[in-house]
Amino acid sequence: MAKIKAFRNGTKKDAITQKAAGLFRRKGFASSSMRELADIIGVEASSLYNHIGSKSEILQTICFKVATEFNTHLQQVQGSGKDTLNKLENLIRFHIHMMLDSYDEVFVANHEWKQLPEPYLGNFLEQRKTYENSLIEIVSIGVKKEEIKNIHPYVAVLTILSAVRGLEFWHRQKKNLAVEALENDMVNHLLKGLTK
Amino acid sequence: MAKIKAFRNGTKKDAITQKAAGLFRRKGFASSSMRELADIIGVEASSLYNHIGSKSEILQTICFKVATEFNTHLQQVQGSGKDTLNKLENLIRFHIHMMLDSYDEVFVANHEWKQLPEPYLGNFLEQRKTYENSLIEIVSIGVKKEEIKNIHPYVAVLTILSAVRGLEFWHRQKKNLAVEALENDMVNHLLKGLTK
DNA sequence: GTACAAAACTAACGCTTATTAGTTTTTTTA
DNA sequence: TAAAAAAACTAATAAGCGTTAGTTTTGTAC
Repeated sequence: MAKIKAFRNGTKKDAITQKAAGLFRRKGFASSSMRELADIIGVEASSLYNHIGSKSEILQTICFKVATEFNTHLQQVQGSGKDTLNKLENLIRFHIHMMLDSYDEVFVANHEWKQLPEPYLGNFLEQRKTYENSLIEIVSIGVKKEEIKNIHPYVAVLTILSAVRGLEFWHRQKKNLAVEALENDMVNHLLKGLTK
Repeated sequence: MAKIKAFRNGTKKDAITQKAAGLFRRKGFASSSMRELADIIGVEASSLYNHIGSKSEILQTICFKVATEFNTHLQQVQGSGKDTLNKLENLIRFHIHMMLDSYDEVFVANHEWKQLPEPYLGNFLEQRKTYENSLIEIVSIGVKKEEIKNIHPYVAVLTILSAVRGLEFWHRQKKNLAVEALENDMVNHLLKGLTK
């Protein structure tokens, strides 16, 4: 009779969620079974239900935890009073760090949100839209204040978000490139494309 | 008793595959059932098996059709004798056109290749790797010939591929931006980042 | 040690899945 | 028009799914 090991400062539900994030990333949410997850943890599938409500609830937990982290950081940036380029650099670096530090969770939130049931799906998409619009607004203000060059804000935001998301393909590359070097290269490249 | 409608110059298998690509894009491969696909086509699920071998075979057809199109175009570019920037522009434009013209298929190949069974999975990944390495080689030669600035070829290729892939989020946007304008903006932006 | 709660277990449920077998209908060929 | 081939149908199969019920074991507190 194996036991679920909780982490330092974490509940057993947290441990299950973390293992699930890894499994969902590797195989996809719909192709991952509760029995498979239980195997990884070293327990029977039914035992998981002492700690979680449902398979879907695990996905919800992952997706909204990631969304909340991004939104919290965004609000912090919005209230910082820094100039546009500083705000964007802060946001880009946060995206990169999230991708590197919480790879599984960010990957799952990016790829598996479609599997959320309503009303969670609508809620999640609304948060994404709001986040995207906030970034567009930041770029727009920068253009108006002439802090950055006159580009279409939507294209700029699309480019930035696509670029940082591309890091998921880089991940696991041995060490041709140091993390800090890649981070600085990407920040410089993305910001340089915005300066006048 | 409904019938499967084949297209101009297409077999019924092609019609099934095309409808499947749309379904798989919207719901994901694992979450799409053969009954659902049959419903969309207007036929019983078992009738599909007169034309296809299995659900997995449909995914294989989609993924390798896309891979072959990209590889064929790449070989054409490699043998063109043009300079580095011309080659890269050609490749970037092809990626954009593929994303716009064969949205469902490209999306499915990008998102659902993990669900391929061996040996198809290994084959697919090998083709992707080879494709990526060929792009890196093109950039490397450009750097060596001093046709483009001295950047890390891997980072350049990662940036280009991430950017064009980001177009899948843009798709379905009403018409804030004309297709040609977006295409030219993206090409210019990506190539400008490479010039000395 | 005894009582209580937490968390594991076994066993099963009802449902959905991809797929097959066998049959009937439709279309093509001669 | 009759025979042959293509493609639809109905019905069923075995396997896997998430989840629940009921029971037993484990850990905690007096």
